[in-house]
Amino acid sequence: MPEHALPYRPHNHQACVTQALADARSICRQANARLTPIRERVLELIWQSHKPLGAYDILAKLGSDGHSSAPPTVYRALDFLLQYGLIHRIASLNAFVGCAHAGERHRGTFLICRTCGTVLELTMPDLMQAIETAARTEAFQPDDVTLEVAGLCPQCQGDHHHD
Amino acid sequence: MPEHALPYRPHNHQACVTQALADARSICRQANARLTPIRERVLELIWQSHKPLGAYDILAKLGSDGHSSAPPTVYRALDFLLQYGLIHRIASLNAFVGCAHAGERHRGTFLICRTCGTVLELTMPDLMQAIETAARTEAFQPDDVTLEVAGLCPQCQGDHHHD
DNA sequence: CAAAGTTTGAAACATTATAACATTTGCGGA
DNA sequence: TCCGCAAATGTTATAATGTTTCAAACTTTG
Ligand SMILES: [Zn+2]
Ligand SMILES: [Zn+2]
Ligand SMILES: [Zn+2]
Ligand SMILES: [Zn+2]
Repeated sequence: MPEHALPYRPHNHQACVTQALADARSICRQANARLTPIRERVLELIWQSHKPLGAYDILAKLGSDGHSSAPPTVYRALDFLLQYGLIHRIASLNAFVGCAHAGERHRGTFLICRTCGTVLELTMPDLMQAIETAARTEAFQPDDVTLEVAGLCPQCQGDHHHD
Repeated sequence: MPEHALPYRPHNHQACVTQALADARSICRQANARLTPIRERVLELIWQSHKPLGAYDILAKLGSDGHSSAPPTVYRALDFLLQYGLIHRIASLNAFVGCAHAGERHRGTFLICRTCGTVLELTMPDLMQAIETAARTEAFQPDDVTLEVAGLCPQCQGDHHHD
């Protein structure tokens, strides 16, 4: 199995979180953008696992922090994190997941396990290029691509006792 | 411009609708599925244009038919039409559009104009194959692909006076 | 016709997202 | 330092999208 299929296997996930937060701080510093406590906390919550989190899940977790809030607080933090490429929105799930390639200019492809919910983000520049080329062939000017693949992750294949 | 980029240009759209309904009847007959009046009416409403329609838009149009209904009526009809491949759900818009290739086994790629809302459905078997192969390379078993490209359609490029 | 299965009706509810406006906070210039 | 602005957050309400549940009507089949 390729090395970057990490999320499916037991791994030191705290390292993912730490890395993501460090990257985020660095990216925001360079962009002169303010990674405020709320924004950082939302990012950290999203990174609690490799399963996308809904806005209201985040809201609930903020609540159990004691740090109670309303939906706009969360959506504003999410907008910020999206804007700086620190998270991705998974359109087919209405949920958000940490970007595994923050700082690299890229378009993500997401492999979404129907059983366990885990998402693996791939970058496939050649494929994305081919998609954009196909769009231009129709005289269409592409500016955003949503590419999400639903199915079964390696761990969940053959498991007939779903969790 | 390729011939199948029809939706962008003026065309005899009634022919699209008529064809879609005829195809639907034929497909349902063969599958021994019941294309009831409600289901057919919802399909017809979706085909009123090449712009995806939200479930509640459909509900409102059913209402102005006099034929008043509640959300489950619409969602049930949509589920049926999805099941038989007569429509597609556009995940990035939470909306539904008629399938331009009903009856052909395919996965659609959707070019969505941000300005006018028109959607063109392409089939790109080689690209889809490449995507699935990439997924399998990660030991992932794909069973559904969402591929949606947002941007500007040919008609809307250079238009700075949006409708 | 009677039984069983499918489709529709209807009411309530759940989830996801935004609008509008008030308040606070951070930051640069007088 | 302190004023003034812009950005960020708080607060309330509301909009938009989707589901659950149970009852009634209709279809199919024996
Ligand atoms: Zn991890
Ligand atoms: Zn990413
Ligand atoms: Zn048409
Ligand atoms: Zn199609």
